[in-house]
Amino acid sequence: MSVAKHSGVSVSTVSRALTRPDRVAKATRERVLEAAAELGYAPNQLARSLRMQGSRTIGLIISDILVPFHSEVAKGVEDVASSHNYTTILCNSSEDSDKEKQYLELLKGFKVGGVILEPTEVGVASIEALARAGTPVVEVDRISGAKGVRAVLSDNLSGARQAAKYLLGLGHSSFGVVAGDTKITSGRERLQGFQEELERAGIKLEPRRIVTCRNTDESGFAAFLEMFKHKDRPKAVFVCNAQMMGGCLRAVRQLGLHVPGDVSLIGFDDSKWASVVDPPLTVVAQQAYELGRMAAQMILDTIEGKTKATSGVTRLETKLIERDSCARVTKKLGSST
Amino acid sequence: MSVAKHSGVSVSTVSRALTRPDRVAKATRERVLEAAAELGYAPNQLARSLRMQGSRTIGLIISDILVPFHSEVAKGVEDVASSHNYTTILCNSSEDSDKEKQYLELLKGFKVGGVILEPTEVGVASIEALARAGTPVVEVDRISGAKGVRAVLSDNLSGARQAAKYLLGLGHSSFGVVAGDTKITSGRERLQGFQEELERAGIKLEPRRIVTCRNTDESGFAAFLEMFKHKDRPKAVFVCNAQMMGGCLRAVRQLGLHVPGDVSLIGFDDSKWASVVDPPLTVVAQQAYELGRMAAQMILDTIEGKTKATSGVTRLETKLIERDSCARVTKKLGSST
DNA sequence: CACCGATACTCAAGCGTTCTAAAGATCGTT
DNA sequence: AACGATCTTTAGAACGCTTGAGTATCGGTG
Repeated sequence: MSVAKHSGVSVSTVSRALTRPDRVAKATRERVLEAAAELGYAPNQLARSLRMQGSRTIGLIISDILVPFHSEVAKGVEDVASSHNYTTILCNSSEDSDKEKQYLELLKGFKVGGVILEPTEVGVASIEALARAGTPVVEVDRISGAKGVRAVLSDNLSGARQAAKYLLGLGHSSFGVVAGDTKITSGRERLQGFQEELERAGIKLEPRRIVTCRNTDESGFAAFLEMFKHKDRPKAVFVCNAQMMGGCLRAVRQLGLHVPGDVSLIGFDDSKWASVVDPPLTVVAQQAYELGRMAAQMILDTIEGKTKATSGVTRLETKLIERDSCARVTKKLGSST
Repeated sequence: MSVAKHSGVSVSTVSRALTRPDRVAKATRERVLEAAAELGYAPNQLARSLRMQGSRTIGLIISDILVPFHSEVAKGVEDVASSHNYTTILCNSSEDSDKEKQYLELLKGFKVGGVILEPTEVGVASIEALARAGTPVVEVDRISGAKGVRAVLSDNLSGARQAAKYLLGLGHSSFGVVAGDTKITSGRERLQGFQEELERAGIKLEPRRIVTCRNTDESGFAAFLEMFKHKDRPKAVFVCNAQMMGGCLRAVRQLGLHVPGDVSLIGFDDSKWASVVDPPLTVVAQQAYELGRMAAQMILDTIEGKTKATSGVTRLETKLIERDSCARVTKKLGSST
């Protein structure tokens, strides 16, 4: 506005000088640019987006930004978005489907070009509504079951199988699993994969050897204690995410147990700390950053019309990182459970 | 729009029915609401904000979302923002002042109600410009030196002193510090506080006992190795943040050293993992979440006119959490350095 | 000299809201 | 029945930008 006055041209010319420099005479362009710089002018994105019917932003709803896995996903999204000159509006649903719904509404109002989210299962309706309204949506890390949206997540099933195979290979026969929240697909799949592989080896996991709980450090702590209060303790336990692993480690310590001497531990999710705790943890690692990157790439591709928004899920493979938290069990026949 | 037609009233009435329900007749209101629900209508926030000259959003620029400390700050901000029905636009500067400047520009264009950032020192000009343009700005965790902006951060000086006092109290006399990035105020202050307290006890830190480096796990690893390649090794080292601590722990392990037997370690920044590594780490804890909360509260208060945007810095106190990574040194006279 | 085609710029409409001023309803009073 | 007073609704402008259509300027050409 004032830039127009200041440089003695019309608003339209200012606009063009800024967005399509080649369509304006060099002299004028320079005058405008100079005036803009001098006044510290930044174009009003709201007006711009309103006019343009879209805003070069993508919405991202993360289930819990405090968990390194999720912030890594967020970083992946943010990186590719910003490299395409897109801005990411990050929202934190705290695993609460009401907040999720609310944010979905809000992002819709902001006319974001697409949304990436770690969905709750309860939110299906809102998610589908958004997708039906034409906004590209991709889910990360889990699947809500909503129709018409794509998803990119870890191959949890095979990851959990890897864990089971590894333990089996070490000669283990007595297992437990701290499963976390099985209302979330990722948790459910991990438990399922682990069980399946065990069953294939003829081992059936008893119910009390499976503890489901919230995906937190504290819950992991409690879950481990719960499982270990019985006399017949498992010799190897599969812990389905990194937060709970933290809690389990504390529980182990509190019980005065030794890893892997008394109990072998295998985790899901690597972290900087996993190699530095005592003992360094053997884990099934996910490609968190890559998950975010791919999701963002999908969104951008469909915004730019390169891809049709098919629905379908992409699974990224996991990798077992062997460290020192699992012991080889030597002969000693007679397995329990 | 279509809601208006669908319910047979004018747009103005729809608007009022939605924003000031009491100023519209009950029958009409219900008709409008119903139509809105039926059409899955979400008000266009862009148009709304354009008209209203502001957007009930606050911008947040985090220096590195992957670091738990920072994501905790972000969570703090997001929580209070969303509890006031504000949306947070989160940007990740990756400690890059160009990206920071770019995001600042963008947030300005979005007419955010305020911005919270972890500034780089290089960005002062842009930050001041924004503040001068009337946007409330508060810095977290560090200070850029920009005029007219407030800041809320840890009392690094006194925190570092606590660490020094504690070590001194255990009888230590041979120190090292992995200082991290001293181009950032927080790093500088921690180093300074530690040194000051030591000097007060008559101990001068030799230059080779102070290693500055980037604030990463890898740099911490390298820094520790660097410091320990000399024959006269310190018996106690102060590690200025949690990422570097991870690296140091790995270095310790690689050198085959034992903590705290061979060397005592004290960190800055607590983390879930600190109590679970071997040995549990003694650290100076910061109130990360609270930092974010306060910053957001300040912004909201000044937006809502409760506070004038004075400039000034708020320091939150740190707390020493004693665990088992620092040994008491028994008599044995003859200190080095 | 009139005409044409470039080239450089301005006009004005419109994006979807909110809000003020004013018009229309409704109702009680006289 | 007429008149305010009160409540409800509407028309229309404005927010700051983009963009297609229109105007001015100029050099070249028939």
